[in-house]
Amino acid sequence: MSDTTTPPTTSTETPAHRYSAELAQDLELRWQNWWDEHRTFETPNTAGPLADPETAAERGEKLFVLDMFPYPSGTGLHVGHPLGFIGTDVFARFKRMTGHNVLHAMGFDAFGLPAEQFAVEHGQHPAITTAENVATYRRQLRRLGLAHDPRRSVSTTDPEFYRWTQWIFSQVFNAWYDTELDRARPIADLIAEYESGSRSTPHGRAWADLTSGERADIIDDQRLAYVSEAPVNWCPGLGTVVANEEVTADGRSDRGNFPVFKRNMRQWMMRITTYADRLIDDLDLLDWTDGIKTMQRNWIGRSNGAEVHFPSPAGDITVFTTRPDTLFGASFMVLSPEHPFVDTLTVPEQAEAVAAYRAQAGKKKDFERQDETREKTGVFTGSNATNPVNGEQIPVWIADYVLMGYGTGAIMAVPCGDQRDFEFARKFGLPIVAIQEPPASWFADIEPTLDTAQWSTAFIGDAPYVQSSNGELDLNGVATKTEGIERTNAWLEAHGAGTATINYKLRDWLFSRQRYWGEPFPVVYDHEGRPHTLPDDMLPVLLPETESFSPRTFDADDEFSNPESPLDRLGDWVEVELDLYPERGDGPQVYRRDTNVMPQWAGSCWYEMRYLDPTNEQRFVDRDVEKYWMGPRTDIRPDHPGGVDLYVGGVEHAVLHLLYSRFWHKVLYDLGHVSSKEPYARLFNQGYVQAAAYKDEREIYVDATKIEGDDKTGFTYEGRPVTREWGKMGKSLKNAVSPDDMYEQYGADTLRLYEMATGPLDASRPWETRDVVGMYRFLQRLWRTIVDETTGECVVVDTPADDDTRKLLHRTIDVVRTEMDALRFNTAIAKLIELNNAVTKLDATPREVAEPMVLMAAPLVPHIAEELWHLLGHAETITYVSFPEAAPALLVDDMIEYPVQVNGKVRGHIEVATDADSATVEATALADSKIVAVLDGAAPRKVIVVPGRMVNIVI
RNA sequence: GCCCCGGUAGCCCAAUUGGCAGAGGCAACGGUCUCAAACACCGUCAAGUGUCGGUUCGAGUCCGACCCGGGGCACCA
Repeated sequence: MSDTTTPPTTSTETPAHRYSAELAQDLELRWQNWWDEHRTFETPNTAGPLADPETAAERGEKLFVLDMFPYPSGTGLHVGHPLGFIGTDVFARFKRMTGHNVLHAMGFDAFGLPAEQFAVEHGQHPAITTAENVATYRRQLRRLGLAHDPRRSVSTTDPEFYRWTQWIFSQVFNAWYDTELDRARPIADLIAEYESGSRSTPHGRAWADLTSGERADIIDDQRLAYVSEAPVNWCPGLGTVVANEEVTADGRSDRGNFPVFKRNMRQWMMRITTYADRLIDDLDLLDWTDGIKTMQRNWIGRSNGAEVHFPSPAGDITVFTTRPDTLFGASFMVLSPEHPFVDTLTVPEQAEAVAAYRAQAGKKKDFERQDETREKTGVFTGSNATNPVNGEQIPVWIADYVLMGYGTGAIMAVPCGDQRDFEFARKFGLPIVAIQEPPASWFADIEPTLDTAQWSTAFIGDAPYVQSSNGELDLNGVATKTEGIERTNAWLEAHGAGTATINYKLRDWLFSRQRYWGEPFPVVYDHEGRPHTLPDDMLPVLLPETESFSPRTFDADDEFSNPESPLDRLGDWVEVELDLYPERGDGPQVYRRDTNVMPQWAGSCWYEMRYLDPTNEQRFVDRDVEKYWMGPRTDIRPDHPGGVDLYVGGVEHAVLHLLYSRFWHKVLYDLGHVSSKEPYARLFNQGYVQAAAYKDEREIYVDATKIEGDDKTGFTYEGRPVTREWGKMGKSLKNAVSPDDMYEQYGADTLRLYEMATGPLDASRPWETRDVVGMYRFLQRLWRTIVDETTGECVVVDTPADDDTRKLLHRTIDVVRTEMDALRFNTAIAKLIELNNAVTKLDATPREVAEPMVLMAAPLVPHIAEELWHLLGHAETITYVSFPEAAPALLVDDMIEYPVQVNGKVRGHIEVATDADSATVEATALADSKIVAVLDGAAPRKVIVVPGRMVNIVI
């Protein structure tokens, strides 16, 4: 980059006080120190350790602005990272100037796989590399002039922070879901109910008759965090298990792109599925984009339907279907090859074929089996089951398009109404019974018929039912699916053949990782292997020091390897003697610590609340403080859920972080620890900064900063031709631009302004270093309107502005206020440039324009604004000065110009008084000489006058 | 295949939500400054809005079909 740096000018040629990169650097560093020394950005709380209720009240209405906090990578920031951070900073600064007590802070999401991998690569302990990386981030972010409250900057790796992550885990562990009240409750309530007998045990035996082990099993089975032996995603290449959300559609880890295998393992799970309905339903309360809401709904995957039981030689085969109304068309069944009934149902003659098919299916991964373009395969078991609505015997097949992991692992096949079943039936010659009469229009080339042999596809849609009656249940003639489903469900329930039910795609959250760099579980196991959480006063459970922090990883394809937690190796740490239940009087016992660590997502599930009260040692956040910053804003909307007022971050966290975080928040809400139902009331997704990347003839990316040539001449790298493409800025495409280079070449204010000016905050935009100069020139002009470049003196005059300039100023104020409030900083900047361009044409800058102009620029370019504000004679920071307000009288002109159209084409212009009525406007338009000429005597058929806009004459 | 978001000047973006296509920046071109250049400054140029059709006095904006780019989901019963 440095070879394109603006060449330094000699002092004899450039005015000493021109706004140059050097000058910008100088004043920026000076103001950053000033802000720190004067604690300018410290935000008062209303209660708790950071309380200052008087200042809080003075500042005004509360506003909590939040960025998705970064993982501090080893390569430092590039200019793409801070796009959102700058946006929230501008917004937060603007809101401070319009009477708000704004909380804006920045922490670090520093636990997790990438931090650990970085440490392993550098042969350094992750605690050291993480601290270094955080320091680099803090330096780079501070240099941007972000107005964060430095007291509130936390890292998830601080023991004082993860103490509370562990505490929340304990809360989840010691909670159960009361389906009656539809909320989580403390586990103590459940025990009390069993003890009092108001709740009966699952197997009906009296609580008092159970052994302590039996009681523990009953309780442990209902905890919201539980240990389970279940199929999990084992990733040998990472040496750990990962959550469903961390597995890509093609069955690989989203981190590192290693193969992932389904294996039964004993792991921690979180019962997020109990919250599935609320996680979907409460989306309606959130001010989020439809796109993100849809992604969450899809992930949770709620579908309404019924479970139906089909009697078979192996017992009732239960299927889940969303279309119970099509039961009369169920002409065969298909089980997943892994279904437990397959062995019993397989007749001897089919045993060989079934075994061969199962072996072959077992080798395929789920994602391969889900490729819908594959031709259907399957094998008959030889047995039949009974269709409960009509008593028909229907064959039971197995096929790998039915997955054990969804629904019940078995389906009823309705080939006339389901394309997959239709294809399967055609291929294996199974019967296809029409149960709906498709409309004539559906039959493309043939006469309408119920003879499905002539159909080319299944019919999906609403149409009257036919051949759908068993005497009691008669759907024939019913025209809508809704009614068909309702009637069938009622019949099924009345006859014990099935129940209406809801199915979800969402699975419980796999919560343990076999890594080192994460929060240890606050859990020990007794001699029977039962988990116990440690009492709160024993938190945090510190991550033990060790030099052997590398996880054991395996050959990425070694499916049958087994995870080994680094913490397992620390025998002295693992074994611990504790008196967990002094009230029982059984003395200290030997326990084994849990050697898993929590996933990276744990800290980000609640970090925003620690910003609120970072030094509180009694609670994770003071109740009143949480209520003040995040409580429901029922004054805005009766059903406001509470939460952060504005949350800005990338769309890539649509499912993972945002789903987990909402889940934890709801548990905390249920247990009465927070007043908000949701963590993030408003979510805004910022775009990405993209940059040109270049590949040489070997298809390898080359350093984008060393490219020569352009569009027309072609691009070269070290003299060899390369091809250009666009991609998200980053290390892998070798197209990262460091903010440090921009600070040096232009200063932080120019960088901030450039990033905000290139487009609306939610749009991705290409980075063009050569374009940055435009914003630099604007700041130079702004500087020059107020400062004499040779003397450094303020040149602002106290004479009033002329009318035109004053009007332009107030129109600018009006627009800038609106645009900044709506996060449209690009248009606000355009208006400021326009105003400034007008002011530069004046002989001298009137103070009545200069001051509002500097105030309006302050949120965007705080350093130069502070300097100019100071030069204008103010001693205090500009941060809390009121934002200018437009005088309504100055927003309207006396006279207004109307375009006059004839048949929609502009043919002339007229000028009339702003308050002229339509008749006057019309008369003026018809009298205009140009219009008279165009009309050429023709009589207008109609004249349309849009007040304040235009006139259209129709002839 | 389905669901979002987007397509306006050479490039990045505006357009009061149906009312004169242009606010701003880059580039280009001409000029001022300079011995010359760079910086800076002044000025100029530029598209009829992805395509086709419709509604309307009037469409970038609304409706329908399609094309292109980005993202998400996908044998989910």
